[in-house]
Amino acid sequence: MNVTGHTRRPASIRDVASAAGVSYQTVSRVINGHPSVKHSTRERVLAAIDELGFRRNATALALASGRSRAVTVLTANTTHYGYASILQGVEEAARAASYAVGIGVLESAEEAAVAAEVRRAADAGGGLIVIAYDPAGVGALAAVPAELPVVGVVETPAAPPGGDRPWVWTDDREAAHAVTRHLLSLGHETVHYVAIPSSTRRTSARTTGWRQALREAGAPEPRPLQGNWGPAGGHRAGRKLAQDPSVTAILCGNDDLALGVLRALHENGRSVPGDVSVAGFDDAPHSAYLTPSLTTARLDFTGLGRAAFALLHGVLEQSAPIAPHRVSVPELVVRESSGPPPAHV
Amino acid sequence: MNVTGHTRRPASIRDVASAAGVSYQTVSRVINGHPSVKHSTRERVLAAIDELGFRRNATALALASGRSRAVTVLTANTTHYGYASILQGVEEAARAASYAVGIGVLESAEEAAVAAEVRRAADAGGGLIVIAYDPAGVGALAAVPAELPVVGVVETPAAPPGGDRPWVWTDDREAAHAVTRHLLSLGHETVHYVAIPSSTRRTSARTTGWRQALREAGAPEPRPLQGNWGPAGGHRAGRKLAQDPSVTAILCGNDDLALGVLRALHENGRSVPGDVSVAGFDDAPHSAYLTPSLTTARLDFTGLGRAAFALLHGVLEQSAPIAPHRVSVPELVVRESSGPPPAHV
DNA sequence: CTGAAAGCGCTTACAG
DNA sequence: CTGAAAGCGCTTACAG
Repeated sequence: MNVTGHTRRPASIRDVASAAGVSYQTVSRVINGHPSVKHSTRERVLAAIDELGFRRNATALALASGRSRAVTVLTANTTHYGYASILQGVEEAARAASYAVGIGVLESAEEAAVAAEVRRAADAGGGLIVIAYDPAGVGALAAVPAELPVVGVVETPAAPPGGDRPWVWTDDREAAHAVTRHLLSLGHETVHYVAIPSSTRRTSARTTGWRQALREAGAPEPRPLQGNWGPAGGHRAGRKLAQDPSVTAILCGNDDLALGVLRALHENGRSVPGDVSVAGFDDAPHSAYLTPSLTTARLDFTGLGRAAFALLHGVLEQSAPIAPHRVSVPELVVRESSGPPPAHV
Repeated sequence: MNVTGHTRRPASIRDVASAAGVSYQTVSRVINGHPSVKHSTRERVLAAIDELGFRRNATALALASGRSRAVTVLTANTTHYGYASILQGVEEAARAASYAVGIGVLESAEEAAVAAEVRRAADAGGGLIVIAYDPAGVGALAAVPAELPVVGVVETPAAPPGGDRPWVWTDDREAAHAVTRHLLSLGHETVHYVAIPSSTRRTSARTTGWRQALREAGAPEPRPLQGNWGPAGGHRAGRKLAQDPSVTAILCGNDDLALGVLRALHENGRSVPGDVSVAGFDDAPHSAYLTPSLTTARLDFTGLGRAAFALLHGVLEQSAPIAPHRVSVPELVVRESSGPPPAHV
């Protein structure tokens, strides 16, 4: 708001300049913290900025400087707990750094659709963070042109990620391994697995960690069941598993799947953990309040989002290159849904 | 990608112009669908665009035209089901209209912090959608300068919203009324209420609908309990209610609160719905899979988000002014958690 | 320490 | 139907 009460057009650096009695380049120097400005003129410019309520036009800044203090998160989903939490972490870190954050949703994994979304995200300017936990995300990460700054949030890579692009991950392979070991240590002969959709045609990191734990224990390796993302998928898989009396322990690719499995077991008269132990993945907010409360692996998704932004920020501000890295080690959370197998098995 | 394989600088309209042998204004006309361009030159320009992989620079477009095909969603939260779903709805509609979508999180309801976030959102250019379900959101909506295009996603307004700004809402007052009536019709003497934080100092629309139903039935009006947003708040409130044997029906401000209440009742040995009926609000994805599955009011949050964008789009494109309106009527979903009161009460 | 010029990639009148 | 000019609000060298 200026003195005359006119709020039509926001104040520009020229308005500030004339109010302060300097040229607009000097205003530019002040707002950019350039050192070579006389103290007294700086004070006058600052006063004018304050009086006119001047805010530097981000669009003009982006066009003139070629940099844009913006990040776009590309994701297949915004409502699932893990995805939403990563987005939250990115937003927190971006806000702290005065970056704008945009989102783009990959509604389909179809190549042309993914490419179109990547182009849209690129049009926004700034950097990209791609959540590559599913085929659409993996496709998007691959479709990002080489010259664009991008950070991938990925599953635990099978091998140390090569390439030149920064990636972050939590060690969900290790987490799956730990939860499976927990269940085996309770005395279960083996652990069945209801999988989330894998990010590629190959098996996911969670599946790998689960299988590895079984092998180390010399336990039989049942075929993983495909479960989708939500409780409905878990419910379908759970119905099948509930039919099989030899099933005494089930690991689920996420807590939503586990919820569906719990429900299916209940409907089929199998008690948890009396007859069957169930464990999930993620430690979603509701998991501690279910009955029975859910044993799970807690993943630090917001920390992952913050780390992804930090990495991207480093790339954009041309600081020292930062290597891909594991952000955190998941934590096993043992609750009511896991226990020893029934005696009669 | 251009023919020579140089991908350094993206093609500009000048590059396209020289490739097509026309002036860059003609290119501008073609990409803006201006009618007065000879068919043959349009074809040549289009071919050049295709060949050079030209994409119009959104930043330059915004600066030159003063319009920016962008919307920023301002919200206190991105992970709760309702909020995340509204965001999803906005994104869907925005994507369909080729708008970029940004998000800004209101981490605090403190006035200066809210004002700063609103300024940041305004800096992004384009329009604003403010989710005003809580004090931070309500404060943000109020802090948006008059000249900025904005749509509020609000609770059911007490009176037909005056003012000049478009608002959308689902009728959660009516929904609370319906769920309360449902519980009373089962024979409960009254219905207790665990509230979500109200958007203002006054009571929320949900509280109002609940109270109205009790009055119409001549039922006693217990004091609402404050529950926060998540299951932890519901759990605290539920522990108190579980102590009171006269409590036979509990309505919760959302499904997460209901989850915490269910857990507290279980821990205190009160069965649902045998001893106590519980109902929620929202129909979150997990609610159908809880044991007992949750009676609730289904709200169309993604539809709300889409409607908010449609309204904003209308404002930005200067079409006919669109009045604030109710987007949809919530639907009562009766599941296992509600039933008649125990006979002995 | 400060000012005048050119330019970022577009659009919007203004000519012809 | 098409081209030349001015300008959106800044930054980035270039002068002095």
